[in-house]
Amino acid sequence: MKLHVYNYLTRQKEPFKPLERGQVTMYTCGPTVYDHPHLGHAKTYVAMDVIVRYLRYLGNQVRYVQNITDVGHILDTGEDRILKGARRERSEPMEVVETYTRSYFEDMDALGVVRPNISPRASGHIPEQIEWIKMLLEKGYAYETPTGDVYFSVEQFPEYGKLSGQKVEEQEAGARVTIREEKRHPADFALWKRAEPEHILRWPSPWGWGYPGWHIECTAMATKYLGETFDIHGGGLDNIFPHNECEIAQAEAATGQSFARYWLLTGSLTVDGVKMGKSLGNFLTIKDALNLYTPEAIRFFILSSHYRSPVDFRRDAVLAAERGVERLHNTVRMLRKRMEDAMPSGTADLSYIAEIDPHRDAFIEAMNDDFNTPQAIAALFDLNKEVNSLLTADQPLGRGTLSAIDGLYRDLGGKVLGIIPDDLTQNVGGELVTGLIEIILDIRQRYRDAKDWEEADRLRHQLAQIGIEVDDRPEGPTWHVEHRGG
RNA sequence: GGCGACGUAGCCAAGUGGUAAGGCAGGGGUCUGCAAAACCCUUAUUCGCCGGUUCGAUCCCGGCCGUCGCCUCCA
Repeated sequence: MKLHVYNYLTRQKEPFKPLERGQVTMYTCGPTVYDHPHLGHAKTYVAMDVIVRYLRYLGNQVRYVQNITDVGHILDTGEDRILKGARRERSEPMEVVETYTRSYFEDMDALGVVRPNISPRASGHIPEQIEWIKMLLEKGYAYETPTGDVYFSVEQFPEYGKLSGQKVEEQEAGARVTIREEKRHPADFALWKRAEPEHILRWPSPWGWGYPGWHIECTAMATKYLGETFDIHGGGLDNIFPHNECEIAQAEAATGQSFARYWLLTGSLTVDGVKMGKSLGNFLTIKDALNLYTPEAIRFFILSSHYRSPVDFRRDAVLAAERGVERLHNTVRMLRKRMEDAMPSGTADLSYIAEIDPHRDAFIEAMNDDFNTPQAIAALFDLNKEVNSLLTADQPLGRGTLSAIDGLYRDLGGKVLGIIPDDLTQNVGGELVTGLIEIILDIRQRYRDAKDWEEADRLRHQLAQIGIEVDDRPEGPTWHVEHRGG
């Protein structure tokens, strides 16, 4: 089966065909940089990362754009998130933005999330956003209030709600929408807000000094870099309304063209069964999580449920994921060690290579079905079991076989899922530490040769206490650093 | 009140109209000086509950119960 994706726009799985064969244009809503990124970001962006990685694995050239929201994200109090952050930290708004943008990339890098091709900042695209607002005003989809704000008129765009299934009439019944006098309809949303001089984040516009609304930035930046119509719009399901809906309304009202063709949205993340929130005391930043678990464990944990499903971040579940990913690493470590002194390739290699091919097929089959990573991981474990048997069996293995298997791990576990690093050797602490450990293991080996098990075990325990696990293998001892949730 | 998702073994989690992948944990065994790793065997007559459609439903339809998300800032 060719790649099929679940499109939120049509609420069904569809064959994925980019506008241009072999070229995929993709946009994902990025973070508002007013604080350190949290686990919710990790879930969404790791999931999107694997989608991008897989599309590339299939041979597509993917242009992946993800914005940085550094202005315009207005709270219902009418306050800008960034300004609020600046007040909290008693710093400049752009200082806040800089700090947390760096923090964001730092965490994404640590999680192995491949950087977007373009990370456009909202504040760097004010003229573009003004152009969009002008266009919407000209076409009658927006109106200016006497107070100098500009709103999008949802009543002028009958398709408003087509993505989320929300209907503006029903919204009114909820009565939870803040009623603003100047709005014609309660669901109308801001395109431009007037700002007084004391508001630092403000720009001149045809409607006076002010700043753009939250939704217009995504419309402006996505279309600027990807075209009026592009292939994939990704993001978290929790932004489907109103944010994604507003993006569509703005774009399609102004251009008359369809905006994103496929909407791929990720399920939300909860912590211990409930939504994460600072007030609930279960707010976990990615930095917190990285102190407790390995990046691969976090990725594996996220990818062990389907991207559209919600995921509950629980300690025991993440630890189980850590054990699982360690199992894969053990095999790959053994495999790579074995490669070092393997025999040259021979004809016997061919039969083994044929044996592992079905695992790649199973993996691709799973991923082609709307990026079914849990099933793809299962395929990886099936492979793993077979490889373990092969490695522990008492038979010579040629370099051809071993490197073919290693190539499979590098492709599927490395390039696509990002849970098996290309380099699993532990060069923590550099050559000095590595050298010291080798010396200690050498000493221990002498005790072992002398059958002084007590001393040998004592050294092993002492090393274990500082996180260095020593495994005695028939071919000699190996060691690696344990990173178990602390 | 509106929109939506989910409920599968102790835990996490795929899945199919014809009686259930994978991982973690547990039990038994092999290997090993021991440990670890690895391998073999084993752990759901059953997929929230009640009806319906069907020769047959965990998967389709209806109802109920429960959990969660969005509608207000969130990825």
